[in-house]
Amino acid sequence: MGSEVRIYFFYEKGCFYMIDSIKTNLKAVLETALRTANDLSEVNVVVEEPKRANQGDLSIPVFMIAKTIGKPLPETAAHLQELIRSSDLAPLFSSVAPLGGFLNLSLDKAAVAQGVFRDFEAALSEAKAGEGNGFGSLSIGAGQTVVIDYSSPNIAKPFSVGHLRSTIIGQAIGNLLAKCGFRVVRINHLGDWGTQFGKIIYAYKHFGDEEKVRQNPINELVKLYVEFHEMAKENPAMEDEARRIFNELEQGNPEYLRLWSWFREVSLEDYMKVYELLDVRFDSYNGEAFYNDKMQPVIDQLATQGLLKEDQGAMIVDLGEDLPPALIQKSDGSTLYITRDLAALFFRKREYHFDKALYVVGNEQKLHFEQLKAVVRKMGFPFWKDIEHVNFGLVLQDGKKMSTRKGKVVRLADVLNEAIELSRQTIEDKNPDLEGKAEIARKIGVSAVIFNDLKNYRANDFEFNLEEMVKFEGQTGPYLQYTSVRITSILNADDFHYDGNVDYSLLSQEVFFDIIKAAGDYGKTIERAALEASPSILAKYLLNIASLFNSFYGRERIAVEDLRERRTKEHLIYLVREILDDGMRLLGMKTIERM
RNA sequence: GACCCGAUAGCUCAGCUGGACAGAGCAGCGGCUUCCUAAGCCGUCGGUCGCAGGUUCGAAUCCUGUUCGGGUCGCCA
Repeated sequence: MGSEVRIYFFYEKGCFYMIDSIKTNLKAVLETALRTANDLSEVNVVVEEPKRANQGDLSIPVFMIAKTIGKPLPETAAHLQELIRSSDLAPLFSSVAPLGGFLNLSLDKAAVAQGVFRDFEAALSEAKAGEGNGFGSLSIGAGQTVVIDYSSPNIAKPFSVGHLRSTIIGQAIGNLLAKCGFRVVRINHLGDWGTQFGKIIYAYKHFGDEEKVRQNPINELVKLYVEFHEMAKENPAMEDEARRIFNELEQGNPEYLRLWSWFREVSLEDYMKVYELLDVRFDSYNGEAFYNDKMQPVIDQLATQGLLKEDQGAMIVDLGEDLPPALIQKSDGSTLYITRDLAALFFRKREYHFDKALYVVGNEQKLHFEQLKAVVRKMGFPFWKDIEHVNFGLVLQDGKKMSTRKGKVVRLADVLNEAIELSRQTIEDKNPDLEGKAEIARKIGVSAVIFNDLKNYRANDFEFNLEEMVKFEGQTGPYLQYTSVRITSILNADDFHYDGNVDYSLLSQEVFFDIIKAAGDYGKTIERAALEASPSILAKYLLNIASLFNSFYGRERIAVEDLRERRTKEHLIYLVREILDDGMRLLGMKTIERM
C-alpha cells in the first residue's frame, strides 16, 4: 500500500490541499505499516499541527501509538522515524525529531511552497479557461444535486434582519456547494400563503386605506398586521374571523384572491430591491401558494397509508412518543405550514431529483423540520435522511427574540443603508479623491453587513447591534477588502504580471511560510465549510490569511531592489489576493480594486 | 413541566471527532508612517474555559448532575 503513494499525490486534487494531503497520506502510510508490522487490525495515528513554533510543522503523539502496539515510547518513536524516512513522503520533511511524547516533523518548506504554487497555477489556468466553477474548484459534489431553500420571506411582512440571516447564509452555502461541484438549485420559498393573509385582509377591509397601501405598500401592510394583533388581544374573535377569511381564500373567493395577489406583488417588488443590493439570485420563487393545488394528493396519500387521524376535529399524523403530532389540516379544512412543506418537498424531489434538501431556517423551527422528516419517514420515503435543517441563531434584541406581531423589527434596508453611509463617510475621510466613491461605498457597506453575519457560527444567536455591524476595524469585511486592495495597489505599482518565476527557497522563512501553509489549506477549508454548511469556517480562514499578509507586509518590504526576491514576494501576495477575492466572492461579498 | 441550544479575557467570538503552556478582534495601555494605502502593523495588559462530580496517561473538548440565559411544545410561519 505504502509504495503506491506518490510524492506529488497532492497535485491530483489541484486545489490547495497541500497540508491536508500530507497529513492524510502520512497517517495512511504509518497506519498501514504499523498494522502490518504489529499484526493489528486497527492502529490510529493522529497527525496534527502544533500551535507552538518550536514544535515543528506537524506532530504525532507517540505515546498513544506506543500504548496500542504495546511497546516502549522511545522504541516506538524510533520506529516511526524510520518508517517516515523510508517512505515516499520523506522528501517532504526536513527533520523528524522526538520531543517528549511527540514526534515533531518539520516540512521541507521549499518543496511545500512549490507544491502550493503548482496547485495555484492549476487553479489559475482553470479559471482562465472558464472551466469548473472558476478558481480552484473541487469535484466532491460532482453528479449530485442539492436544493437549498433560503431567504423565504413572509409576504406582507417587512424584510427583517432575521431574513437577512437566511438570505446571506443560504447564498454563501449555495456558492460553497457549487464550488464543490454540486448542482445547486436555489429556492426562495416565499411565505405567500397562510392565515396571515386572513389577518391582513381582515385588517385591510376594516381599517385599511387603498391609497396609503399604494403609496407605501410594505410599511402599510405591516402596520395593518401589527394593528390586527393589537386589536385581537382585546377581541379574540378576530382571530377566528381571520382564519375564516383564509379558509375562503383557499376555497377561491375572488375578492380575497385579488387582494392576496396585490399584496404579494407589491411585497415582492420590495424584496427584489434588497436582493439586488445583496446580489442574490434564485432559481425558483415558487412560494407556498404555488403548492396550493399540490397538497390534496399528499393528504390523500397520508389517508391511504392510514397515517392520518382525526383529533379534536383536525387531521394529524401521530409521530409517537418522541415528537408531538404533526398537524396536517385544521378543523376547518384549511392547510398548515407543514402540509405545504410536504407538498413542496415532494415537488422538489420530482422536479430536481435532489440528493440533499437543505432548509436555511432559524432555530425556532427545529421541531417543525423534525416533524417534517418524521412524516416523510413514516410515509416510507428513504430520502427523509436527505432533508437537513440548516439552522441559524435567532436575531435577538436586548436578549429577546424580535417579533413582527408586536412591530418590533429592524428593517434590513435600514441596516444596509446605514452601513453604506458609514463607508461613504470613511472614504470621504481617508480617500476623498477616490474615483467611483458611491459604488465602492455600496460594495464596502453591503459586504460589511454580510461578513458580520457570516463570521460567527450560524447556529449561535445573534444579538442585533447596528454599531457592531458597521464597525470597520479588526475582524470585519472591510479588513478583508482593504487587504486585497493593498495587494492590488502594490502589484499595480510595479506593473506585476504572474509568470510563475518564483524562488521557492526564499519562501522557507517563517514570514513567508506561514502564508504558504495557509494557502495550502484553502481547498480543505472550502470543503469543510461546504459540507458542514458553515460559511464561518471560510470567514475565519480568510481573516487569518489576511492577517498573515498584513503582518508580513508590516515586517517585510516588497518592492526591494533584488529582482528575484521582489518577484517571489509579488507572486506570493498575488496568491494571497486571489484566495481572498475568491473567498470573499464565495461568501457573497464584493471585491474591489481600490478604496 | 418536557425537549432543544448556549455559557471560554471587560465586550464580541474561535477552539469542542480528547493531546504539549487556552487563541483572535474590540476596548485599555505603550510604540510604528522621509519608503508599497495607518480601514494597517508591533508590543503590553487581561482567562479558576458557568459550577460540581466522573471517564482518561491527558478534558475547554466526552459522560452525569446542577445553575443561569434563550428557544420550542396541534389548529402561526
